[in-house]
Amino acid sequence: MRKVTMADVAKLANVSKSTVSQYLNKRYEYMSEETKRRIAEAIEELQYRPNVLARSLKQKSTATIGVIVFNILHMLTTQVLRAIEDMCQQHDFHVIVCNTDDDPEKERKYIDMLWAKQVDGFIIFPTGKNVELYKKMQEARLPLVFVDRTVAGIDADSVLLHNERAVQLGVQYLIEQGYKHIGLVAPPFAPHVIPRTERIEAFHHALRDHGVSVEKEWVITEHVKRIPERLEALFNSNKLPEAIFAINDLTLMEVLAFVKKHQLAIPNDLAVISIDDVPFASIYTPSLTTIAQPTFEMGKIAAERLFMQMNGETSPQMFRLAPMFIERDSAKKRGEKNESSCHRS
Amino acid sequence: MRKVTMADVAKLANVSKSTVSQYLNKRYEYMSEETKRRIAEAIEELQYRPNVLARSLKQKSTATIGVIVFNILHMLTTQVLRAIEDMCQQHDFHVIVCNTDDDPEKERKYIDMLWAKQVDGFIIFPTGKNVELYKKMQEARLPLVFVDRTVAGIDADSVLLHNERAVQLGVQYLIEQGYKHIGLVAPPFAPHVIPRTERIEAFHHALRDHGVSVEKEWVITEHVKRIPERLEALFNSNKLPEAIFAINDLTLMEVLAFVKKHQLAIPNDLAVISIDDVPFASIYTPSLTTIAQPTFEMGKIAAERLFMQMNGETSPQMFRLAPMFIERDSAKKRGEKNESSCHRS
DNA sequence: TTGTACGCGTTATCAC
DNA sequence: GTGATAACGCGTACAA
Repeated sequence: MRKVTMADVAKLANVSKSTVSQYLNKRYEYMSEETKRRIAEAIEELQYRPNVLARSLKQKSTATIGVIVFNILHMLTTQVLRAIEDMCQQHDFHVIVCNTDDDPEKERKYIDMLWAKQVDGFIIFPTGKNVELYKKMQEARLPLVFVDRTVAGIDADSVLLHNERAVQLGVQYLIEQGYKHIGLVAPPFAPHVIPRTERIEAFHHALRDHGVSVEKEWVITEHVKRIPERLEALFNSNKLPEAIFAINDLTLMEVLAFVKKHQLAIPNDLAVISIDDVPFASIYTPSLTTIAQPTFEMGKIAAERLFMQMNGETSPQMFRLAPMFIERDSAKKRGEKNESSCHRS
Repeated sequence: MRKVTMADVAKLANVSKSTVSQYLNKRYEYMSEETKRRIAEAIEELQYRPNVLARSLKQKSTATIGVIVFNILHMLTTQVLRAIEDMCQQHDFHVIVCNTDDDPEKERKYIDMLWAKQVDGFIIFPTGKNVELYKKMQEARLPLVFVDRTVAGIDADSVLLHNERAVQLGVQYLIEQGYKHIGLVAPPFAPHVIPRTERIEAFHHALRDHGVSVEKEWVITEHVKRIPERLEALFNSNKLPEAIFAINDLTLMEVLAFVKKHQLAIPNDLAVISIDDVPFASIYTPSLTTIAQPTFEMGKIAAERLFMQMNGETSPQMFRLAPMFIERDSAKKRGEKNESSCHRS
């Protein structure tokens, strides 16, 4: 059962390939009804499906983009991806998804392979370690948008959270609620990981701006697996801060595990606030005050910029999206009657 | 800056296209070192990248598969997808991801377009409403694996949770813990949605097998948005069951929201158990007893089967994967000292 | 060891 | 209105 091609259709309909091609591309203008009918019948009878590959070869467009992320399992990624896919669906584009696990080597390989596959553009959550390659992509005028992180030295469209503002919102709220002893929990400082760096630095600035000194012990920048021991140490020496700012969902989970282990009351024993609006924030007890990233908007903008790049010239632009502060109960004023808090003695 | 092709490389290296092709395909056997070197230099100098599209056209393989899911935002989907992508990465395959939102029309369109794009196979979370199309795919010997649901009348590889066993595990545990008044929370019954149907039916069977009668009021099969009012009604008439079985993560969230609203104590006021191991299960208070789906294994098997189909003949097979029971605190025996329970009066 | 010529399934350009 | 014919970029017999 060989694959049926345009030639087969043409033969059966007693016309030439070109006529069939015209028909498929709806260039009916000078086509007799009779011919149309015969072609339609032949297509139906042979169950003919045009081979998009051949068309792409000719037209130099695959209607496919590559999206390269660290890990599709992260909520941020999933949501951005969903928004991108929605946009692509509207344009009859397809999305190839790749996970790098933040490994530059995997990233390089994916970019190379997708490039070879002639994808029409890339949306990348960059590891930041393939600067030369990113440069080559730009030289080749390959549409490219960075999300979540930018890359120093590459002038490309980038869609990022306004990290500084996000931290400011959180710190300011804690201060307003009367907290002075505020800790931070984050993964290790790494210069090329923009969001992390920006958030850690913004935390220092924000405290200083409010006239609060930064207690070194309370700034935990550690691999996620080692965060528990750092928290334990503080607990054992009775030096817990009053409030903790978790810079993302992963670190938040560590904090909550710690809280549960010691049956601390939130917010009375420890106020908690985080960036990333985890799905259980509102059903957790107490409900969690969070600073949400506008993930769907990020994906939408990334896709829009990519399409703009594909349709001609646009100059690279940096988008800093506003975080959304979602007040719930986990960082309310201490001692305030907290309906949903839960303390056992 | 025209695209550089093999011909350009050949010219610069002073050899013919075929020699370059040989080189690229590592058929070095009869090639002089000198030639190799010249070709390598030319490739480097011109920044040549082979056009995989043209190759695919010739070789009838795109090294790309299509994965069509309801919604990438669901945890099940994301995890299965991650496993699939990992397998594909090992085989140098790429994954195109599509969201149908359970809309048959979108599904049809995606299948058509990806088919036209010559993908080498499909992994589908089927809406179940495109039976004729699935059949055509099989007739065309297009590799195809269903995940999460099967489709009646289509004899294809399918990877599903052993839903009946999952429900049995949960019900049996609840009974063992002394619960007799057990409710179910599920989306509306829909015949073609296999997991839902199987779980609801298995619930009835399991209760009967344990000599417990099924209280109609306690079996809530309702659109997620209407679940709250059903629960409210029970609460207001003081007819809550002792325990609730949530058949998936979405319904679990509704139950937990309800529990929070009325400040019920889990498990003393209401025991809770669910299928789908939500990420916060262990940090929630009390920690949640769940029945986990082996999502990564599901993805792995789906991909393996797809590759097997691509490599020749295999007969369609149904895989029923064992659920994993994860005992935590949310469905412990009533009155038992529950370290992590939390009750305020 | 290398080169020639053709095929893959389309589309675009002109003739007719 | 329709049909040849030449691309598109690569793989591959087969010839040299």
